[in-house]
Amino acid sequence: MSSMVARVSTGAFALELLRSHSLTNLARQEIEQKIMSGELPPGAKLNENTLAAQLGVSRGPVREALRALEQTGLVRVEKNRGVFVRQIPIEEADEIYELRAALEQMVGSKLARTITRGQLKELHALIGQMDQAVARGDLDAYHSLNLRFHGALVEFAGNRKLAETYRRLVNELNLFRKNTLAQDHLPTSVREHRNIADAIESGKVEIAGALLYEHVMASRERMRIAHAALGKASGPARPAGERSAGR
Amino acid sequence: MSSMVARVSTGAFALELLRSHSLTNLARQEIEQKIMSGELPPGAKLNENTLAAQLGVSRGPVREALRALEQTGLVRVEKNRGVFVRQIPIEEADEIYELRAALEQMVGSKLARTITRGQLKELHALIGQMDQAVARGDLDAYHSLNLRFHGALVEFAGNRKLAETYRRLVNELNLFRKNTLAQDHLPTSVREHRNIADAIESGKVEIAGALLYEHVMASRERMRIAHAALGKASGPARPAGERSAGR
DNA sequence: CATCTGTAGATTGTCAACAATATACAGAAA
DNA sequence: TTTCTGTATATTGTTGACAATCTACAGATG
Repeated sequence: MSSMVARVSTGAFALELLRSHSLTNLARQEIEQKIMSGELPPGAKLNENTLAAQLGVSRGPVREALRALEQTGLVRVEKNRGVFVRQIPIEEADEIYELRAALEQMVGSKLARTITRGQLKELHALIGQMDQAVARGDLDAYHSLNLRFHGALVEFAGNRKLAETYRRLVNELNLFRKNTLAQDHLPTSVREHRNIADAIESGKVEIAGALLYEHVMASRERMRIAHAALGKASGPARPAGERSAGR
Repeated sequence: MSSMVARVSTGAFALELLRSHSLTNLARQEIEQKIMSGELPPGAKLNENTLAAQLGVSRGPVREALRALEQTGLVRVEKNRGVFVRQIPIEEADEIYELRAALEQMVGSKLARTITRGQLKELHALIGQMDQAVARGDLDAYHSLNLRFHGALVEFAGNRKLAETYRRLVNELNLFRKNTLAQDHLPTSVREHRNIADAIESGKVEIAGALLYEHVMASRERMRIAHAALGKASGPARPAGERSAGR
């Protein structure tokens, strides 16, 4: 009996996989992963033949995937020239931060009204782990936890459209981060997270929203500073396969 | 001499056209237009062969365009079944309105600080036209002016990412509106627009943001009421080519 | 030497054919 | 009649080939 349940369950699972896993979707996920992991850095050219060969498919699905990724802001398509991983200019990163701040303000206000004990527990757990990561000086772990913290907030807000929009923006910011290697100032960031969680917990609608807004905008400020510092040091080295942006 | 300038100028124009106008882009624009105009109503099935024939191209570019449109939220792709114009359920429209309210709040606050006299003039001109449309009882004209008013606000805010996000959300809301045929209560809406413009003009940052937030949320309320009323009357008639949404 | 021109190779854009899947419908069985 | 089953048809998924365009580079020209 239990084996039958298992069989049915895996069968349904496999069916679900087949339902959405066209080669186009496979290619999209795979290419997105390559970009997010940094294997394909900003400015890199995406060769259709190479990608198709790597995935073991023809160019059709790859091209469809690339057109989809263009809409998500991860790549840029130049007719007859090719597809490139987008390089987010500082001005655009600025805009994205500002937009993201507005979204998180909404999230803070909403959560101050609706958050549950279980959700609060998750937030505090993440903050605790961040403390440890800071103590260890583990930047990567902190960055990952930071993403999870904000991601959890957005998720808890219970608005899927908001979550999807937020995800898209964060993806683009991630691209920018790879460009500049900018890093936050951690201890400050952790303290702000605690204040945010506290404001949400005590139901302070306006404060929670304002704190999240300010947190994101402060993060933008730190990004700007790090960017300016690195910009002077390394100069505008441009990856191969990239043409002048002047157009 | 002037004819040469003209020739060069039109030449550059034609070149610019050719640069972006791959058949894929052409197909995307054309299909999007068909959806927005209502020629392809929500729930309608998009046949690849038919579209390709109408546009005089092969299925390849059409498929790429459809994959792009999927990411913008205008269509839904079901593997091996086809592509359908999305039907936005009321719950999703709710979410979009809430998100849009947050964005417009940001717009209001920003504009209260940055708006120029010329921009204010444009806004007042639009409001004046709305008055006339209401006096004539011209619903279509009013709706169009309403879109332009909010579009102008968003544009004036000077954040391209915000503008792009906003455009996407409004497109989806437009899809929902076609579903329900819901209409705003005009006189109330006009008064709110005037209050918003005044708050922006007098530089009241918080008030302008709050008014725009409330305006959008009130608009959502009116939408809900109209939707509920129509829902009872007409029943859930489902367009042809559509399968049960239960999955 | 610098710049231009033309050609060879690589890459993208587009198409048409084939394979895999879903849909519609006729006929059988209860 | 209703329901099931099998088959014909239509539609989507995928591929490989060809055309159009761009890039790199060698040789010509000043």
